[in-house]
Amino acid sequence: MGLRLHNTLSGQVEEFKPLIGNEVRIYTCGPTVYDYAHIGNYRTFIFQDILRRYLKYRGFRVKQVMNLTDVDDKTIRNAQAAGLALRDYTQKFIDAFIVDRDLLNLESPEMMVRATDHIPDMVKLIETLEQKGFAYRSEGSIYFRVANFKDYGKLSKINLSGNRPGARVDADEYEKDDVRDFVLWKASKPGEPAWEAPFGSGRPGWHLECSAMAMKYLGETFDIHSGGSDLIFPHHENEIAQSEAATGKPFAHFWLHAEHLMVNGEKMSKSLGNFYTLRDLIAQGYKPSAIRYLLASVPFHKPLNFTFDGLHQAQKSIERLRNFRYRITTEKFPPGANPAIAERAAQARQAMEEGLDNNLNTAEALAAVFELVSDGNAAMDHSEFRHDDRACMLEVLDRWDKIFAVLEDQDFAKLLRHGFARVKDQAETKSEPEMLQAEREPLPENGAGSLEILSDEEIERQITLRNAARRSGNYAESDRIRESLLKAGVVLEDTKSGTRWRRK
RNA sequence: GGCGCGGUACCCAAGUGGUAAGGGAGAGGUCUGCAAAACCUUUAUGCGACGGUUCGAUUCCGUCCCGCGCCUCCA
Repeated sequence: MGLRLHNTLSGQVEEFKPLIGNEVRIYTCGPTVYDYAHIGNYRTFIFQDILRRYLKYRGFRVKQVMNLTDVDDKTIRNAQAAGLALRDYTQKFIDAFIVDRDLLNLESPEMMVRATDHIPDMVKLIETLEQKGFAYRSEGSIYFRVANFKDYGKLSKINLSGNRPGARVDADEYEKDDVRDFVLWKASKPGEPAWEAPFGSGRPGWHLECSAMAMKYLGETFDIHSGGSDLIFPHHENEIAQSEAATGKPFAHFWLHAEHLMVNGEKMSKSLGNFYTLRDLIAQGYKPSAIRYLLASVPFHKPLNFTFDGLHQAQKSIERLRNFRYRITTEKFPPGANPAIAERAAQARQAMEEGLDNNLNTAEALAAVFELVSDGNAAMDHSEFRHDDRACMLEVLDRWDKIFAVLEDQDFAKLLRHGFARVKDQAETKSEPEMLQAEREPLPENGAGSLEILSDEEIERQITLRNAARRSGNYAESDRIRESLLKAGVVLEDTKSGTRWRRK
């Protein structure tokens, strides 16, 4: 069996096949760039990353388009508050988004497109909808007439016919013929950004950009559309209505939705104020790879409760995997090969692929690799491991990491590169109060330098000093050095082949 | 109220009509100058509750309870 995915449209897990040849065309809803994205947002983006990585792993060519919503009420409001032009304001958060993506090892989609770069495409779409009788004008704005689209509600299974008692209603309701109708084009308001169009100046409605850009780059019908589950209604429902009304063809074949990241049993969101940005967690000393691991470890169709305990657990889990890989690459083994090891590795690979085939069940894929780690370590401890067995083990780890992308410790290099950390050349011992003080300092907006890490050279120097102390039997001094390095985030391990160090 | 996602050990979390993966944490042991890493042993007669089907259910069916999300901007 091949890859199976849960399709919101059918409510079922379905066998996935591209519509045309070997290419998978994916449209993924990206962020609204009015502020830094929070890690709940990144849960969805990590899910999308795992999806594209696994499709590639399975031999498909992937064309992924991600939108950047750079015009809406919030971007306009915040840009005005900041005294910046809309485009300059949103650019800052687009830049931050790209840095965050790099820190989280998110592959770049083939295209990232801004809504405001596609106004003419949206205008054209509105004109088509008007011609086909799906749109009407009201007080300078244009609305989509839901009553004329018979399939409305097929994605969300929501029946909005008529007014429902108690339902909260849009502030613009009085302008609409029907509460279900949604805006395609908003009449310009004084002081707000506006674009000229044949039907008057204004700005596009939220849903329109996705329909226009998806169809422009992926065609009228494409393979996969995805986003967070909160987008099912109304966003994706309205995209379907607009697009299919305009073309008369199915829009996306598969609709994939990630469940939310929770905090204390509630959805993480800006409006509840219970959110953490990636930068918040980095400032507290957490590694992007641990965050990626945590957010990837629970299958996307289940809610995931975020806790710091969970983050610690993720960090420890990664260390176990990295230690295993380190051991296998550095330890000396007797020549030859043990056929049982190759067989075991093949088994693990199969289990991992079966897990991911099963609606991207990352937990299963994780279990597969951890079982291999246990068996591999045991084989090494029991002297059953041979030199030539390394290759097949490493191959499985590499394959696994093509999807999970956490084995390589790139955290510090990336934090340095993006200015979140700076190198410290002296292992000075700070007093406890000073350290606490340092931790409380908020990260500067650009993230510059609130984290300090020891240089490799300084670490090596300390290790040399410590080993001299050990040789002379001065274990008090030796332990003191080890302890001080640990406080600086560096773990020392004395092995047969010498002292190994790694950053915690 | 409608639609949807969940309820599995101390925490996180898979899974199956045939008797509970994996990670973290804890306990004991091996190794180590001591650690760390790793290994060995150990931690759910139990999978929200109650009925039903079945030789057998955590897994299927029914009813119910609980948490959360969407129905309004939202990943």
